[in-house]
Amino acid sequence: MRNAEFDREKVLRSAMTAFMDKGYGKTSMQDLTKATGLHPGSIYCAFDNKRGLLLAALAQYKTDRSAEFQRFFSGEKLVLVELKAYLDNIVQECISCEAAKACLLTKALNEMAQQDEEVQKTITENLANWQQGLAEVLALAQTKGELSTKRDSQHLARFLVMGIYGLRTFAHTHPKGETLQELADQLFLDISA
Amino acid sequence: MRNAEFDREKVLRSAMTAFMDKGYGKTSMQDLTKATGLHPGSIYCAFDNKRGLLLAALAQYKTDRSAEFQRFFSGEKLVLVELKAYLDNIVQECISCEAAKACLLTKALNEMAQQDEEVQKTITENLANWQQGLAEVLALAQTKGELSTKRDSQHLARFLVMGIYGLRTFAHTHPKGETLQELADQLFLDISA
DNA sequence: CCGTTTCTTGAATAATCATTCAAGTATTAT
DNA sequence: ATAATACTTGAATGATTATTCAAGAAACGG
Repeated sequence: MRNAEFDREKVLRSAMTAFMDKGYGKTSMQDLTKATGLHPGSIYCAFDNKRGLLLAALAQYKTDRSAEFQRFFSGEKLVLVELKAYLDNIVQECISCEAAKACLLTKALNEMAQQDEEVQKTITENLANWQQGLAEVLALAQTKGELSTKRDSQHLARFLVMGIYGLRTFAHTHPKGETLQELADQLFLDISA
Repeated sequence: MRNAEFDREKVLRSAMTAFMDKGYGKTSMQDLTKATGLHPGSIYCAFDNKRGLLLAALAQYKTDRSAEFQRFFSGEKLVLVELKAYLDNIVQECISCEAAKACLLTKALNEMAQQDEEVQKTITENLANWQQGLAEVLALAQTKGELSTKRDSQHLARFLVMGIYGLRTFAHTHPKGETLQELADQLFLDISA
């Protein structure tokens, strides 16, 4: 008889950045009420509990990242050109001192590994989904003749994912962008050469 | 007039694994008393507080890892053979389901980024030190003629470090060893080729 | 316009946490 | 042996935490 007053997407996005800022454990309910503008009761009504809010935020993160992926790999340019732009964008993400220096998935994965099975499963599925997306992009590049077929696209995708994980961790110790860009360029070379 | 009754190294090593198990934030003082066998008062007497225990554990970790590094790069074999063994050992570390799936440095780095300046600084210095060690090893390989001098040893070391970071994160989602070994092999190839 | 349903509010609750401290115990120097 | 000195013990403390719930406010159906 009455609709919720808050914008679910906005709430989830602010929860996302709050979780990325401090990590799940150190983000207090008070932090979350401040970040989302929601009162404790509303959060518990809408998402069950803090953990439910994290799961909902992870789902929203997946949606947002998938949309971004589609934008980068629209098929308008050469696949390898699109991939280069995608990597450069990740470097920019790492450089910008915005709260969310890390990706929510890897941040939560590092924190929750072997502690919460359902969260771990959700994250692992999302990451596997992303990796598969990259594998398909690379396979497309191979059928288009942009990329050698000597190495399996799944293998290349795994190596790419590993490199991006590493790049994000590296960024924590090296705020300067130059080095990160150099590493991303090297990674791109090793994939495409 | 009386010496401490506990073995400092043993205490720090058990604290290390406790922190790696649950992360710093979720490791309670109760967990630490259980892990170390020390009572709260003793911990506070010896290390000031929980944070002090972490800093001491990080120092011990650095000592232990440096010793391990020296063991792997003793100069008895070809540098590249030693490097390969070093990487294979990391893969084994990731596979073994022991508590410490991650390295304490990267685990703490992910958790504490931009929250505790001194901890962050300590970790960053340790990681930089490790990277420098690898750079020197690679430079030695170059002077010995085992490795092309086309790429700068510092550059190669950064890429290697990035790869190892990524490998560790990747391990969280892929407990199976086969894939990890394949990735490590590829990383070795990209460095040495 | 009224009654019912649903959402919102925020103070109260209960648990957990890091930390302290005073009493107890062992060791050493004399 | 004894006093002085240090280390150990673990219950008490106070702060912080996630969570609940009863009262209040808003929206809709009739």
